[in-house]
Amino acid sequence: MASALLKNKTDSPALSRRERQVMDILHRRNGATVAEIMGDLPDPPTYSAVRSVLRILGEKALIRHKEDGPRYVYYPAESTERARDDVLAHVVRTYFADSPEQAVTALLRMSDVDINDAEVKRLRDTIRRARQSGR
Amino acid sequence: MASALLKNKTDSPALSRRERQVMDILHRRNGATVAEIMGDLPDPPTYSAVRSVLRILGEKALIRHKEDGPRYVYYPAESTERARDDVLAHVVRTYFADSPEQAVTALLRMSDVDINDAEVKRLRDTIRRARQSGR
DNA sequence: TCACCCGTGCTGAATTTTCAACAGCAACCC
DNA sequence: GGGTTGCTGTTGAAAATTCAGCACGGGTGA
Repeated sequence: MASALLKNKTDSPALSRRERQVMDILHRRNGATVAEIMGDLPDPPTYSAVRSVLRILGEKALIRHKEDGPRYVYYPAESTERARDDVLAHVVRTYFADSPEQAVTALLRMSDVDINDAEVKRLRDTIRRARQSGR
Repeated sequence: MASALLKNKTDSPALSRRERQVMDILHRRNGATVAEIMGDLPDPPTYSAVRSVLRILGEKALIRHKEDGPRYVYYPAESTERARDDVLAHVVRTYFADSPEQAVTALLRMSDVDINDAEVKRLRDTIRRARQSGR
């Protein structure tokens, strides 16, 4: 127990550069074919190269695929929701000194803040609810 | 102009696994010695291995170093503030369908939300100010 | 049916990344 | 002073990653 506090290392197998790029694409597109992945990849390698990375990701059980007619569509094995939590935790810890508030502020400042009063109110409610529900 | 919209690829040279790990450590600790980096690295390699990565990062002009007495302290070349924007943009784009609001909500829900009314007010002000100042 | 096209599975090699050993230099302690 | 310790700089090799070529199979249309 309490391993979450101690084991901040070796949590994830630490993906390689291409592996992470592919996972990102799968999350962003919410599933993609090899051709789509290849198209989104920075200076795209050949079809075979992409498939190699996919095979490795499959062996690591990080992706799965469905057959869509003749071709495969690949998806992250982990739900995007869970991945969100992981990546946000990492970003907050790494770039915002473990301060989610700072991260929120930066997000709002950064985005083209077309957020309106209703949105703000919704935020307040979200916060209220979260606080009341125990944590 | 408008290149930010088009060139979402090939923006960053795409660091290798170790390179990114080291950069993250430098941001999180706001500068670090080789020994500190080595200590924070998942299954830490030897001193020499760490220094190799640092040399490469130096050649890519991604870090700089100051002499602190006998040893070097390494820093990210880019300010953490700017890096924050980059990484947030990437995360929002990749995991939150370009919706900063969703990201904010996830952040608040995820964190042990001990944010108080004053903080909320400050958020509102931040938003107001941002909106008034043109963007 | 048969040729063709499209997509996958696999194998082996080139490139990149990661690493450890060695040499040099300055500071420190006995 | 002489030895030791701690750090950096560099080189070369091991390991991992990235990649391309080739073979197989299934579907499609002439």
